[in-house]
Amino acid sequence: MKADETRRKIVIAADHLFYEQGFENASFADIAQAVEISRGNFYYHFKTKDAVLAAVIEYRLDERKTMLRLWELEEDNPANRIKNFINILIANQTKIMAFGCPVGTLCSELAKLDHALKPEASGLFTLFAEWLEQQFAELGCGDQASDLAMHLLMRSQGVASLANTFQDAEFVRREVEAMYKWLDQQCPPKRPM
Amino acid sequence: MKADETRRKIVIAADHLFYEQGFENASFADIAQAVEISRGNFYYHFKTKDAVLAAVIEYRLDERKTMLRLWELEEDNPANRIKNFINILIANQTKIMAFGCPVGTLCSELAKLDHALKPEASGLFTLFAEWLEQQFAELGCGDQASDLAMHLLMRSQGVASLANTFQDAEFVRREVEAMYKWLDQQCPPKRPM
DNA sequence: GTCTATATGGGGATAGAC
DNA sequence: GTCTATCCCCATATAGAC
Repeated sequence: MKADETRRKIVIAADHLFYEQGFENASFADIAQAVEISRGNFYYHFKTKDAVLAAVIEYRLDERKTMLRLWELEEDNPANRIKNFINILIANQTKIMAFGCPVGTLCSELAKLDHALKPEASGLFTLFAEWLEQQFAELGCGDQASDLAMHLLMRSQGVASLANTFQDAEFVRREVEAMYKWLDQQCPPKRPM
Repeated sequence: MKADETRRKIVIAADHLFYEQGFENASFADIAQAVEISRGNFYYHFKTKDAVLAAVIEYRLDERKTMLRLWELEEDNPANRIKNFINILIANQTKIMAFGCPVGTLCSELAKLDHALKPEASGLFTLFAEWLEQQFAELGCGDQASDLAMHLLMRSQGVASLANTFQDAEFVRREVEAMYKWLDQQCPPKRPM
């Protein structure tokens, strides 16, 4: 069906525009232009802007879930899986320096708008928090797994925020290095082999 | 002069509204209503919205500078001065959980708007970074002072971001505690007295 | 310095032809 | 399913009376 394809194109374009320009600032006209359809046609696929936002959040959730599954398949050492997470800051450095963290900046914007979909956006953070907690648990961190997960998520957010402000690649590199080091110090393996 | 007073009221109202609703989302009508003047009168004091933003940034800079000076006057131990900084997360906890960090969220929004005043807003971060660097230098951290300042600023941002998302006071308390502990481990005093 | 009235533009959203 | 045309609201901004 053609409608599904157009709808998907809209979601992907909106995903980019909401990230790079912010939800409020990105207009229907911008999205329609990016997808090369008319504004009128737009409303056949989405009745309201909030409906687009809901679809974008769902899309982002799916994408992140797929990524995390992939990491689990490719790497059975939980410490290395966590390193994959930390490494997002390097892999996406250019975009992060330009636009910040896609999850953090969306949550922040929706909080100020007092938007009904804020909890849905927060779900993106919860996804990472729970996944990290699982990895720390597998590392044998027991009770601390949840706190460690939140701590790492916090550092990732802080680095993204200052990377965006100061555009300092060396700072990012240094902090990623520090996170690796911190990770090595958590829950050292009981029986080294 | 009456004009100065009205202007000041406008800046203070805009400061609050830009923080709580975001720069774009807060309208002239909102500010005018808060100050109890007409929208028309507004333009006697500020020609454009960007002019209001510039005034708000300057006002915030002045406020922060005054606060930092006060901390220097009240406390001559640099470690305790740094603790004052960390403690902002507790002192302003309610507002931070509701609206995030006023500096970080403004910088983030202006980055997405590709706004001409983004560098001015970043100056708020620079103020804190340089002040913290000075404190770490006085602590005797030498070469590391700058990196330690950025690291602490990063953690403060990360905590504010997740506090806003998850509204978890216990998380904030835990992370503040961790920052205190981290601080104690940096540049231990050479001659304990 | 403050007001009311108004211009202007953009954004979300709808109606109806094709 | 896609289009053009249009409506309506709200925001920035201006003009001019008081």
